[in-house]
Amino acid sequence: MRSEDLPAVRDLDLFADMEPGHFEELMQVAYLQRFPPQVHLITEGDPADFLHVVVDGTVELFATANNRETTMAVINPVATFILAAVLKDAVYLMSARTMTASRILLIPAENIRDIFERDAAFARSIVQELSVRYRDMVKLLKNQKLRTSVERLANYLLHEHTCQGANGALTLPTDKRTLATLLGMTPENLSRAFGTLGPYGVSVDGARIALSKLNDLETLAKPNPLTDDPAT
Amino acid sequence: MRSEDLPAVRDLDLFADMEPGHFEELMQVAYLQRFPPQVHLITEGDPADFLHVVVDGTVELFATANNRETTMAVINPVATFILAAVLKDAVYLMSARTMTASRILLIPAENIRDIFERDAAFARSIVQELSVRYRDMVKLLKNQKLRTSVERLANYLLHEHTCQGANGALTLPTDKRTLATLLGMTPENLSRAFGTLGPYGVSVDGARIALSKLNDLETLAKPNPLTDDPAT
DNA sequence: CGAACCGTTTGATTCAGATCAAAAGTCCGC
DNA sequence: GCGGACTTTTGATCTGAATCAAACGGTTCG
Repeated sequence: MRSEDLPAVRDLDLFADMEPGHFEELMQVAYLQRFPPQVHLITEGDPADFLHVVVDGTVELFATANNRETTMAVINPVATFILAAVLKDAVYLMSARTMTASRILLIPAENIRDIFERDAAFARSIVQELSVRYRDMVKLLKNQKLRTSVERLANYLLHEHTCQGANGALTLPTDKRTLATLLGMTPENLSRAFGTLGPYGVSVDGARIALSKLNDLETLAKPNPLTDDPAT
Repeated sequence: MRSEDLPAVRDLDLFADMEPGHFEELMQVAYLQRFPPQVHLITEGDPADFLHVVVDGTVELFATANNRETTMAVINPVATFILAAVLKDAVYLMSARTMTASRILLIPAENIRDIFERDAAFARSIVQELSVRYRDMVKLLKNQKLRTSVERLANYLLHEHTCQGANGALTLPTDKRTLATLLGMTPENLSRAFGTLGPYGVSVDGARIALSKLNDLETLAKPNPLTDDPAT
C-alpha cells in the first residue's frame, strides 16, 4: 500500500496501540484495492475472509430480505467494517458496496484473529471497537423503534449539522435515495419529510441544507445523547 | 453466592475459559441479590457499575424516548447483560427491570475490566460475546426494518417453536403486552396479528399457541438464518 | 358473592408511511 | 443544444399500524 496512507490506518483506534511489529505483519499480508463506484464488495451469507478498511471513498452497508433492501450504515474513511464476522469466523450479516470510487484495504481474517491472540493491546482495542459498534447498533434500533420518520430526519440533520461545523448549513453526504433507506423510509417520503420540516427552518437546495431555526428543530427532534451522540 | 449456582455461572461462555483464580476473584467481589417482579434494576443514562448476570428469573431490557417505551430484549438465565457499557466504562443505553422474581449476580465493573487486562482467555471470551451481541443487534435491526409486524410475529413463533421442541405447540414466555413491544407493535396490533395468522394454522389459547400448518406459516414468514438463527 | 382491577380482545377511526403514477429537474454524452 | 437516463419532487390513493374507546374474561380481595 502507498506509504502516505499508512499513518491514517495506523491512527485508527483499532490499530493505534498494537505492537509495531504486529502492525507491520498485518500490512505485509494486506492489500489495498481500488474500486469504481457501485461495486459490490461483500454479500451477506458469504464467509468473512477479510477485515475491510475504507481508506478512501465511501461504502454502504445494506441488508436484504424478501425483495426489500435497506441501508444499515454508511462508512466513511478511515474506518473498518465487518469486524465481528471476522472475529467469529462467521458469515457476513450485511452486504457492502462502494458508493463512490474507493480504496479499500483488505486484511486477511485469519491474520487478524492470529494477532489478536498474541497482542494484548490489540485485543483491548478490539474490545473497545466492538463495544462501540454494539452500542451504535443499540442506538440505531432505538432510533428506529421509538421515533417517527420525520423525527429521525430531524435528528439526522442536527447531527450532520454539528459534525459539519454547526454554522447553520450542511451538505448531505449521500444521495437522497440512500439517505431515505438509511433513515428507514422511501425516497418519496423523505421528500415529504423535508417538506414538513420547512416550518422548522429547514430549507433544501439539492444536497445543500440550511437550518434557520435550530431551536424549533431541536424542540421537534428532541435529540437524546443516548440515541444520537456517537461519543456515548 | 450459593454454591449450587456457581457451576451455572462458570459454564457461561464468557467465564468458561478464564483462569480459575480469576473466576474466584470475581466471585469474591460479586454478590447475588434477589429481586421481586417488576423491580427497576438499571436506568439508561446511569454509569455502568456492575456487570449483571441473570442467574434465575427473567429480565427485560427496554429503552425510552419522548414518552414512548420499547422492549429491546428479554434475558433468560443464565446470561449476562450490559457487557459493552461495563467495558467502555460508559453509561447504560438501556434500562432493565425484572419480569419475574429473579436472582441477579452483580459483578463490579472495575473488576471485570481489571481481569480482562490480565487474562487473555477471558479477553478472548469477551470478544466472542461482544461479537455475538453485536450480530444479534444487527439481526434485530434487519428484522425491524425489512419485515412487517405480521412477518415478525410469524418468525418469532417459528423460532420459539423450534426452541421449545418443535412439537407443534409452544408457550409464550412473556405476557402479550411485552411481546408486542418486543416485536415493535402495540398490544392491540399483536392481537390482530394473531388473528391474521389464523389461516396459517396459528391458534391461540392464552399463552398456549398451536401451530398446525407449519409449511404455510413458513411460506409467509420466509425465515432467514441471517436474521433469525441465533447460531449464525 | 360481587366489586375492582388487570390483561386481552374487538370495533371504529385516524394517521403515518408505502405505493403507484407522472411531472420536473439534473446530469452527461454525443 | 438535444436526447436519454436517472434522481427528486409532487399528486392521488391505499394499506399497515396506532389510537381511541369499549367490551370481555380472568383474578384478587374485601
